[in-house]
Amino acid sequence: MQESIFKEYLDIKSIFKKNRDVLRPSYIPEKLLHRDEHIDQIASILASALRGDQPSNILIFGKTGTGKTATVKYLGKEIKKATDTLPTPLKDVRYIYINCEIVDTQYGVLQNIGNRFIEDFNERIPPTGWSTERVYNILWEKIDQSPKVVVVVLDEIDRFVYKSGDDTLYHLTKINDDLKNAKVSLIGISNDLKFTELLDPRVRSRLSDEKIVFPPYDADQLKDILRQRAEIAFEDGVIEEGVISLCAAVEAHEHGDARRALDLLRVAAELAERSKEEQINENHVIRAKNKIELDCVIEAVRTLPIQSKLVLMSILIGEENGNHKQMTGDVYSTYRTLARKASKGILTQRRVADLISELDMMGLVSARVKSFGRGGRTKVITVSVPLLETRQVLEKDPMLEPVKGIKLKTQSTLEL
DNA sequence: TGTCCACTGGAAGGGAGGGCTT
DNA sequence: AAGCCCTCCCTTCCAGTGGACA
Repeated sequence: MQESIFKEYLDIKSIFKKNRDVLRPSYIPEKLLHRDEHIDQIASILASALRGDQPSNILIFGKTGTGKTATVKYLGKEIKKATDTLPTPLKDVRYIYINCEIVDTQYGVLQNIGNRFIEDFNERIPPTGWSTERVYNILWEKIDQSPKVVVVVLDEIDRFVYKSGDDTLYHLTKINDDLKNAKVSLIGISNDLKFTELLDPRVRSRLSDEKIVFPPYDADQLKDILRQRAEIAFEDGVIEEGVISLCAAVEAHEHGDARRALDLLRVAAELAERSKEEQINENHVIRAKNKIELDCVIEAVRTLPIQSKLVLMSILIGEENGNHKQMTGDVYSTYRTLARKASKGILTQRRVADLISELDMMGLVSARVKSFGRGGRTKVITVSVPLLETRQVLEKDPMLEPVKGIKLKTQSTLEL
């Protein structure tokens, strides 16, 4: 019998002990390091839920990878533990976690909360079709059927408000006025300290009864976290001296982001494993850092909608032609040529300006508004990603086949 | 000091698409 | 099938603007 082509890989002794998920951000460890203070603080607020009272609403701020989500999920587990062991008459506490990056519409959020209660009755709210008011009414009715405390966690709440406004938050913060039996409290998690400025003042004051800020981790704290996970993830002696310090130092220097530090360690380990080495060394970490950066860009570019790809392609072409300070108008005229060649509808300049802003927010390009006096006021756009690789990714899209390898030199060739 | 450029960015609204109710 | 509802993507319209220049 022929040997499996995978045999060679299966024979390698894995440097991971069992599951590498320990190094993924979704993993919640038994003990969260360096967040005791924050956990206590939130726990003291949520404790009233276990007594059947409504806890204050909480707003949690902090950059990505500062342990906000982990802390809140951890507390969710603890609350469940506490309610399971509480003697009767125990209070019914529901802890609902919603990631607003995934569920980012008003309807979606209400539907998500509503379905948790309606499941009890073997019904469900459809993903679309009902009026928002109807969803709210049924949600309210079902929640209030028995005494309970409902804690709703809205992760990435800033995205939600930015995109869909604060109507839903207004209703949710006001819902307690209408409820007779149940009580609802909200925990909002945000990266952005300023998003509350977008809120209606009434919502703002109700939502932020308590504010908690998560600072970034410093290098020593990151080291502790990495060590904690590494002990679970790897066999003894797999990690060379200095690897953990390097991972911690790299991320502490940039953002203090534990998520990224863990990613770095995991990818370094995978690189070591793939090159059939038995130890992870500093060189793997450096390669991992480059790989992660490039992978992020490639993934972001690959999943762009077609019109955004055309806009990005236009910016790349401008840059390739030596125009390092492109303006919205330049990009737009190149874009029109490309869109025409690719037989796509041609968007208005207004829309393209928005797409450029989106690319800027994603970090693929940099677009700063600058005034040139009589020369007008416009965005100055430069590319922030590697030209060659990005272009290769774009050209893999079959829809962009007609503009593959295109080079536009002068204005005269632009207006065919 | 006022003008004027080349947009920016907010607002309103249309219409397609998906899905529900009656 | 007709009539709703919500969301997404987009257009149209337009007041506003930073700063070089006359």
